[in-house]
Order: sequence, then structure tokens, then C-alpha cells
Amino acid sequence: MTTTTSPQGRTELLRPDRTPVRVLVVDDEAPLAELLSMALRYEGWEVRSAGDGAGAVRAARDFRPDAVVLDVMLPDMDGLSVLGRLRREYDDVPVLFLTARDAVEDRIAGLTAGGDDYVTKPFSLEEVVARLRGLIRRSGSAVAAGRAESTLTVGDLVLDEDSHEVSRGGDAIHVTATEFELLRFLMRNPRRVLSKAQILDRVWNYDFGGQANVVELYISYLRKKIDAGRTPMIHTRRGAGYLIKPGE
Amino acid sequence: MTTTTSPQGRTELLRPDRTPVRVLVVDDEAPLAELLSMALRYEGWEVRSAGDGAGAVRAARDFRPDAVVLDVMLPDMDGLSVLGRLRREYDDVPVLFLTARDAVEDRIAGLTAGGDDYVTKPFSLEEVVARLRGLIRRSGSAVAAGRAESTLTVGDLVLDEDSHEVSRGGDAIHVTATEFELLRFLMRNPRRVLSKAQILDRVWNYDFGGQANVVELYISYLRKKIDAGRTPMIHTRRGAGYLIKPGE
DNA sequence: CCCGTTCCTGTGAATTTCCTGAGAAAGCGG
DNA sequence: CCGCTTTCTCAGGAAATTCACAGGAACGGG
Repeated sequence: MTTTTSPQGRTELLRPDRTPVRVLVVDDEAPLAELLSMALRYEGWEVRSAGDGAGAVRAARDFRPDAVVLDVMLPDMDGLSVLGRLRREYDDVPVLFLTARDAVEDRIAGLTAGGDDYVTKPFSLEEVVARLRGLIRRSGSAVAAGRAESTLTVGDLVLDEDSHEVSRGGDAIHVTATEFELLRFLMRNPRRVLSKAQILDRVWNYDFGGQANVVELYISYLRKKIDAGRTPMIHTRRGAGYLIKPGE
Repeated sequence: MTTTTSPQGRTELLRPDRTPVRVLVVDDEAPLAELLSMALRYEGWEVRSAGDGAGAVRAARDFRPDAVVLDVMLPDMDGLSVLGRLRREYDDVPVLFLTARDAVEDRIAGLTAGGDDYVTKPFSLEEVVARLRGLIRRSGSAVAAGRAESTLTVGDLVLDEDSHEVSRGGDAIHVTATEFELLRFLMRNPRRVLSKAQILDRVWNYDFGGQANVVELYISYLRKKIDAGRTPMIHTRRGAGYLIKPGE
């Protein structure tokens, strides 16, 4: 697995043979599966989806995914069983579990043990994509293809996805969890205008029902922390959205 | 056997020929075997599993594992018989026994006489991984490949996995068993945020059903012992988890 | 230059997340 | 069996974070 930089400046994961990464989405709620598939395709990944455990196993067999997104609550069998079947014939595939927050610790215990990961519903797409990237990065193929990078850089601004640390020009900057996700989304799309709707869709939970101006608010927070007294890197495109780029 | 540092900074055991270590897991409880396999694969090891004694012997024959994790209670034959068969054709392989806590102690004593080791169910994955590492390190191949390292260091904090001793800046620090495992997990993943769920999964027993705030509690304990009056090394990433890193 | 629109940001309150003391229960050594 | 240690639950309180609201600033089309 390697990272390349596309003409647009987006970095995307590729497999060693320079073919796009394949991800299998398993969820019985069709709209959610749809939402996920779209988001993952937007990442440049190849996506297939299944609505139940049996379908998942079948799909895995001929699709040979590099990673799986798996709802732990499925109509026919539970997450662990599906995982078992997948793993039986298909060793190393990393899995990202989707689980309800209130599902009293839905026996998440054990699920993340193997280096797999999980997110609780309702999640933000940014969260899912980030975790998935992490899993793929750390999976066998990534190691085989060389050094995996856990850090995003735009100009003198650096964001480390492992330690959740942010710094600009060497100075450490403290950001909150939401600020971190927003900044990560911006930095993953440098020099590209992102609309408030896009940002809301990616960074906030999919069922967020609040005011649209939280985005403005958090942009404001980030500016205070990142651009304070320096060449601004976060820019407003009135009527369009926001973008981040290195200062001249 | 050598230790190398992967791109992510994790150290992993390799065989003299720089091939991953091979581990055979023998347990008839499929979910447990699954859990173990996942955890061991995550360590970078190659894993095969068997559900009974006969299968174990067969698997060992063509898999030639560097270590075996063996449940002493198997449907077809008991641990001793399996061990006998394994050893008959395959001398030196170190074995980690899994045993129920109430199992008769002296039986185990006999089993571990040859430098093997055991853990009682329910165990924590950290425990199993650590013991297994110890066994492999001490086994023939490790000696052949040179010095094995049993100590973790982050800044001036040192943890010895063999003696279970911890010290910071030369001062010995007493930690309890649970504190030790938590600290070891943190130190094996320096500068990386570990979520409370991940920590719970790795450090606590797999059937632990308690409150998630034991993690907070033990972090608090560790801070009192390790960071007291010094530059803090254990940091909270609110909404994300905890991480350890050397103070500047 | 005016006006409607869009964006920025201070204030404050609700909520979430984390920390930690106190004590019950279980384990261990003598 | 007793006393000490360790593990863990519970609950209160502290602190950080998230978010709504609203007034004012900046912008851009006409």
C-alpha cells in the first residue's frame, strides 16, 4: 500500500499494485450503507456492500476486500460470527465495527483486540474514513509497501493522527476533539473549497440536528488557534465555503 | 530472533531469517481462539489455530510453529498428552498453557517445568502476548539470533518486562499488577492515543464486565506514582483517550 | 454608495468528560 | 483467621467542550 498525490493534491491510499483499495460495507440499514458507500467511494476506494452476514461472507469471497466496515447488529448473525467466518478463510483483513452507543457495551470488548477498531453510531463520516485509513495503513499490505505516514502537513502546519497533536511552525497547539476533526478534514483537502454543508456532513455526526453555524463557529475557533498573528491559512470563499492552504 | 522497529514505531519479533514468528493456537472454544488469533496477528505474528489435540499435532507438523498456545482442557485429549505428542517429534517448541483458575496447581507446575509458562482464564490479552514474547525470546532461536531486549523505555521511564520493575529517573517505583499491565500497554505504544475501549480490551480480562471508568481510575493511580512532581508523561486527550510520551 | 446577505465572534449555559476520595469486596501472606 | 494489599464501584465535583443565540462586521451586487 502506498500513498500517492493526485493531480488535485489529494493523497490517496493505493495497494502495492497501484490498484485502488477495496472496502466491503456490511450494514442492514440501506440508507446508512448507501451513505457510507458514497463517502468511501469519494475517498477513491472501491466499495461493495452487503446487507447481512451471509451476503458479507459471499461478497468477501470474490471481492477480496482490503478492509471491512461491519455493523455488529445484523439480521442473520451477529458481528462476531461474521468476523469468525471472514477470518476463517481470509486472515488479515482489518475490520471497522459499527456499534450503537447505548448498546450496553454490546460486547465491544474483544472486538478491538486484534488491532481492529470501532466507531459508535451515530458517527461522523470523517471519523469512519480516518479510522479506516488507520486500519489499512497498519495492516499487512501497508507495512509491506513501506513506511506508513500518520501525519498531515500543509505548509508549516502539522497534524499527527496518532498522537492527535497539532503544531504550527514548531509550536504545539491544543485543539479539542471537534476542532481536530474539522482541521483534519480541511488538511486532507488542501487548496480545495469545502462547503459548510460538506463539512457538516463529514465532520459532524450524521444525525446532527443543530444550527448550521457551528461550522462558522469552529472555523473561528481554529483561526484563533492556528492563524493567530501568523499568515492566515484558513480562508473564506464567500458563498462557497472554506479552504486551507499554506501561506505564501 | 531479532527485534525490529516497524514504521509505526512498534517493535516486533522476527525469526533469524527475518520471517514473522509463527504461533499455533489450540483451543476448542472458537470465539476464544478467534480472539487470541486476532491479538497475536496484531503483534505481527503468523497464526494458525486448531480446535483439538489431534488437529494440533497435525497443524504443528506442517506449520512448524515457534510457539504454541495450548488450552489444557481439550475435547479429545488433555494438555499433557498433546504436549507429549508435540514434543515427541518437535523438541524445543515453547508452550503457553491456558488453564482454568481453579485447576489443580501441581499439574501445571509439572507442565511448566521445562521453561514453559501458563496463564489462567480469564486472561488479558496483554498478559498472553507478554508471556508469549517472553517464551519466544528465551527459546533457542532467540538465543541464536542474539540479545533479546526485555525492557521498555520512554524518556527516563523504564519498565522491565522480566522483573516487572519500573523506575523513573533511576528511582524505583512500585506498581501493582494491573498498573503494570496498563503502563506496559501505554509504553508499547508511545505517542499514540489509546482509547479507553482499546485499553479495556487489552489490559483487562476478556470477560471483564465492569465500569469503563476503571481505566480512568488506574490512569489516576499511575499518574500519582509516575508523574508525581515531575514532568507529566501521561496525557489525556479529552474525547479520544490517553497517551504516554517523554516530557520535553 | 446602499442594502441584503453572509460571515464572524462574544457570551453564557447545558452537557459531556474526566478526576479522585471513600469504602466494599476479594485476594494474599503469614 | 487476621491484617494488609489490591481491585473495583460509586458518586460528587471540577473542568473542558459543545452549542445556541444574537449583535455587529464585512462583503458584493446593483
